Amino acid sequence: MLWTKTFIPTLREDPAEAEIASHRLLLRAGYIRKLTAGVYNYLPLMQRALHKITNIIREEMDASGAIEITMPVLHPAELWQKTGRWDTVGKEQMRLKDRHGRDMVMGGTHEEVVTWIVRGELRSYRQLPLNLYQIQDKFRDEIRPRFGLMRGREFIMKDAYSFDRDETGLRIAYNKMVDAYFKIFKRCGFDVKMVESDVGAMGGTNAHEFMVLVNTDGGECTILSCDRCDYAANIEKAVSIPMALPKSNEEPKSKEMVFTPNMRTIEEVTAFLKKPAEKLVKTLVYLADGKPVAALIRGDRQINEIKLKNHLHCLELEMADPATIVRLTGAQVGFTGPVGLKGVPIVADIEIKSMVNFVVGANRDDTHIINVNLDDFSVDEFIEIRCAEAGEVCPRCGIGHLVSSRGIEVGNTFMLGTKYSDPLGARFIDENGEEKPFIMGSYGIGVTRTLQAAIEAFHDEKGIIWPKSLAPYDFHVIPLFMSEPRQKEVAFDIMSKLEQAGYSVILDDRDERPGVKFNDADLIGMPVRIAIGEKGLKEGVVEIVRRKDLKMEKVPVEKAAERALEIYREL
RNA sequence: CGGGGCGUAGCGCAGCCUGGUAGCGCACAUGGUUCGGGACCAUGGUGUCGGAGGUUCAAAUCCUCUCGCCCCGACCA
Repeated sequence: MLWTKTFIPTLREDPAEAEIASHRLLLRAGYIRKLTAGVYNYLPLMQRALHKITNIIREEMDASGAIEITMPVLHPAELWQKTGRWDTVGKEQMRLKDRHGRDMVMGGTHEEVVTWIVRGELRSYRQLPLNLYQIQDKFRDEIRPRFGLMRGREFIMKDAYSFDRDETGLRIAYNKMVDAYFKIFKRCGFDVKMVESDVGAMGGTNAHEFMVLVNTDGGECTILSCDRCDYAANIEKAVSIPMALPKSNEEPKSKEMVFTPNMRTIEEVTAFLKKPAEKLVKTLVYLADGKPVAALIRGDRQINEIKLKNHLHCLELEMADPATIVRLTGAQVGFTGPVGLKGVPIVADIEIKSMVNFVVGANRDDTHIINVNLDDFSVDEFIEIRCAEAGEVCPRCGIGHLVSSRGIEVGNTFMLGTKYSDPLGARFIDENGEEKPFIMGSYGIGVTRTLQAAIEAFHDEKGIIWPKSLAPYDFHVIPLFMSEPRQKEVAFDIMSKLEQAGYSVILDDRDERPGVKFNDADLIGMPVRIAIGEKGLKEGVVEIVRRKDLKMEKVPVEKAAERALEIYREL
């Protein structure tokens, strides 16, 4: 392909809208352009990279036995109402009405639709297992779209749905998908980490995320993994065995009110009372679907709202507003405590059980209570609601310690069970003539986000460094001066040899200065570049450079294509 | 949804405070000189100053409303 015959609008300056490297590079290198918040045009280079990755995905999905279909983007509301997700997925769902006033949704995922298909067509266990997948546009009205393709409102996703007769079948299907995912991401050039995750609004019993580890600002999630065994989980899901505090042999004392003028935060109170944060108990008041609940957690810990939410079985969990806190506790925010707190259920983190003589708010302005013990108030339930932290002991092997890293989620897998087949009445007849709901799984890969993750993982200050498998073109040929017939001739000759060998080539035939061409080549990131210039031709050589490390090699003109192929294959 | 910021030429920005004929760089067009890591000279074209309303002799500039976009937060007790 000739540069002047395609469309690669590179930018000389950094676009103002981009924050992280991969987003900036996608814009600068002419891969994408934003249409509106969270919605992007994919330009020719992007389109080619998309073909690369979707081919990989198709090959591996097909090899795993999954079957490709395409489902509609537009769904009738009734389907979503039947599974209850019309309400639970709520704000994220793009909704609209048709001309008859019927409610429709733009699909952000397709469990309902695929279940509807199977419900109508499959009747017997003999037809199982089945795994249907598609690669298609998805719509999600994200709270805040950001980082380009990372969190968009329209994006491309591969989604697969497995149907089995029982849990055993589901496990087999699930493991097949996990295997396929490792193969897919390996072919994309990165090692992914499979981590346990919360099932969230998807429902079901068991879920994992596939994370590309990056140590840049682009890392959107924190994951904790064991330095000894294979335990890994995202921060929402991670559990740990807390580090044993020095066993307290303190005798419980009697509680005592203390004056703490304007001391509201843990920092302020610890400084004022000269007590460490682990001797404090925070009391956080939440509204769970509008109903107040108080959560107690040690002063130096972070609460894990996902764990709390799951425990409370509520749809919406939010911190109570100051007015509500005043109404419930009789004191300003910052002085809430469990002692004497009435009319609000209290849940406490299990760590609190082993605390002695701690500090809590007094439910009276400017007052805390010290030397509080468990008998001084009643807890409705002890549960684990704190965030696990790096350094703590692994819950699986009990020996290793958790280390924290950042990653980008590129895939996820869910064991759904009958969450969708039940309400939609998708059932089959088993070998005993009994009617049973399908046992389902669902499996996603964020296609566009995976490409951006690749850029986030593979770039330098000059531009993108594509892994071979995703690069829009395999080779980038640069005749420095198109006005020089000899350079042009050599360049075109090399291109046609490479193409005949079955590889794709972009040839920069622009009438630009060499500097511009080199910089653009570094920017758009093809794996191997061949530069043909006057200096080299005088010695009868061209220059072959690998993008990865910009290592250059001078090669005789007549060996150029052959050697370029070797260099490419060694990558 | 809360807080902050920004909308001026295709892109990046200045001008706004203190109202008075809309500017700079890049890009683009033409000509010339250049030519191995983002050239130079000359000439030229380019604007609903996001939109609506208001104040004023006069509004990019001041006021009100509105739309769009970006960032932070929504794990603080």
